[in-house]
Amino acid sequence: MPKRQVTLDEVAERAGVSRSAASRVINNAPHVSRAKREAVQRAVDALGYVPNATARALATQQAGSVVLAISGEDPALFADPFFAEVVVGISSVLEETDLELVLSLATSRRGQARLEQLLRTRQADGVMLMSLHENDPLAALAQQADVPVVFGGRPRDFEPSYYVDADNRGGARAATEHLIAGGRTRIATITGRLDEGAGTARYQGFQDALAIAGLEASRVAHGEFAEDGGAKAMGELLSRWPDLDGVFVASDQMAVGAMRVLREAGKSVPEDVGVVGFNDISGARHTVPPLTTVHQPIQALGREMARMLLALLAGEQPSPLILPTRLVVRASG
Amino acid sequence: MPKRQVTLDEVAERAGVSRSAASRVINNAPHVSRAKREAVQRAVDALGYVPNATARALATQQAGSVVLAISGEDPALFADPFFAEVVVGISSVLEETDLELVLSLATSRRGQARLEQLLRTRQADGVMLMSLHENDPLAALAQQADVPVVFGGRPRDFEPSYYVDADNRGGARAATEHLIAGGRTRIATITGRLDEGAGTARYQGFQDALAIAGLEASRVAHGEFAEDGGAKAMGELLSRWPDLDGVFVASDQMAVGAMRVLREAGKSVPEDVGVVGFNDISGARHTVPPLTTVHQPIQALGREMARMLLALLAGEQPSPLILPTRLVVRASG
DNA sequence: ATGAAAGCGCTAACAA
DNA sequence: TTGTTAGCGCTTTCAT
Repeated sequence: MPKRQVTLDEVAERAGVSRSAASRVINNAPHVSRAKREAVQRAVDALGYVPNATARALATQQAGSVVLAISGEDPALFADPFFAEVVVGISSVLEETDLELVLSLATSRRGQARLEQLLRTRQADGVMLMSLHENDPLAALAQQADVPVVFGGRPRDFEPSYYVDADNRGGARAATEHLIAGGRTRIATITGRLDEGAGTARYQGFQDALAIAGLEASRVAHGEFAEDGGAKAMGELLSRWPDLDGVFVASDQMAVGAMRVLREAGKSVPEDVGVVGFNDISGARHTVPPLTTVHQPIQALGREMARMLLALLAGEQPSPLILPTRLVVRASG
Repeated sequence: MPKRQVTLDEVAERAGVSRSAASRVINNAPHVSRAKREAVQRAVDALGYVPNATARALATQQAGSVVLAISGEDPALFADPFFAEVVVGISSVLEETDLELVLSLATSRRGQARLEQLLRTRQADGVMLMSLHENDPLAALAQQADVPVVFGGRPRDFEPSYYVDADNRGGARAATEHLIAGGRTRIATITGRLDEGAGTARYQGFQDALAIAGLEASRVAHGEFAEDGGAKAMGELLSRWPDLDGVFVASDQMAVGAMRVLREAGKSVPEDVGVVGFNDISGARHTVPPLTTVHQPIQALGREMARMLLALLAGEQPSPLILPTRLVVRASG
């Protein structure tokens, strides 16, 4: 059934040259006469030859692929549109190369084990790792793996050699400063997961801004990243500090929930309470009122991760990258 | 630098057995004595042996991977959270196997060419293909490829042997019938792209419902899938049929735009005009008013695609699958 | 510039 | 139940 594939030998024979000559032509290496070169070329076209990537990988000891690994206990994590965008970015630069993109959602124990193997056996030429949580076993593995690893985002508990991250802290600070600039003084925050780099960075940014302004940064509630988490956290905030007049929410999803609770509590946004989110999800411009939020260049994040990995594969030593975020002012804050 | 990997030979030597015996143990094939089996096992553990997937692939002629290919001219297409969900589904079943998932966004000419190669050279054991548009060259290739191909969604212009699709037509019909049940009689639709299977199926479902009810189905505007497309289409609809009292919109994204225009035109939803969308995106429950829409089981779609491919790889001949959709009634319609 | 030959690490047919 | 042997298709010295 497997229509036998055209091999290099067949090409060589047809072209009347040795296999090594043919091989040289295919990889356009030097030391082949013009005449042979063309003969081989013709044979390739005639036969429809396509090199067998597996055989090549075995011979060269290069897999010809890189993997994007998303760690985390919940498989559904990847459903966050965030990753889709990252993938688009990565994919756009990989498309210029001959590398395949392998996607590894290392979520179950089994998945983790596979990723582990992969790291140890060079089954991929490089790895992009995202969304590690605290004490993720993958971190150690990645560090001592003998393939290049690029981190997307910084893990909370250590600083990898190669990473690209968004300026979460700066973005959060800008968001909070915007609230302050609006004359608000009793500002709260709903944080994201604090066992992740992004979550803590945003929390720090919030603190930075308040510290600089000499305001109190004690109004804090911890939310899970989803909408209901935001709603719940807003409820807590409101019951402890009924007079708050601004809130920086670490994700737009949570901000949506928070605004709902605010509305239900009879507070109007932004008159009574200003709200600023983070991420600039597509829905942010259609909440009522439209959500002021922090935009991060997600596709660029993916692109830069891929570029960095490519640089590493080329033997270079790229510097870590922090991509700027940008405050998008809409009506809510 | 490449820490030389542990080979099967080393394991065999250490265990004091032949390489083939070792191989048999690894693949737990029969014809090995208990004693040897254990010896090999010990050696494997001691040495930390992990088989080289590439070599194995070359020897067995099985790639050990399947690809998810998304066709389309726009790379950003994949940014639609829809795909992320599909990936989660696929990934969850693949995680139980030893297959890797290769992601191929065949968007540029170059990307298409690579996918083509891949199909021709069995560099993957199977392919899942999504979002083909009309006259997509990939269709032909996929059909005659010598690897199993499962389609996600049905292309408009032909019926593949193996596919899993959501019941777009039935969902659209249910949506429209809901509008009818609300007593509306001048119902319009904003279609999606009609060169895709999903777009036409939804349009047909709309027509089905009106035909059965004996209502006129002439109020039609074509939109692109994004929000602005929906807004523009709604504008057209309103200018041609100012008295319309209901509209089925082929995607939630477009529905958001449509509702905006409706509001701007002074029409209230759902009092003056009922609106029903499609997809049940996460934002749908937070539009004002909350959007009535059709939910499709996206993760399940991914799961079933993967399962079907697995079945194919196992030599079975699975039947095509159509997954049910479900109307989610909220306030807008 | 050219070709012969020796692998890359594994599997599988065959003989013992 | 064993081990020997011949590949899988390509790259890459190393002579010529």
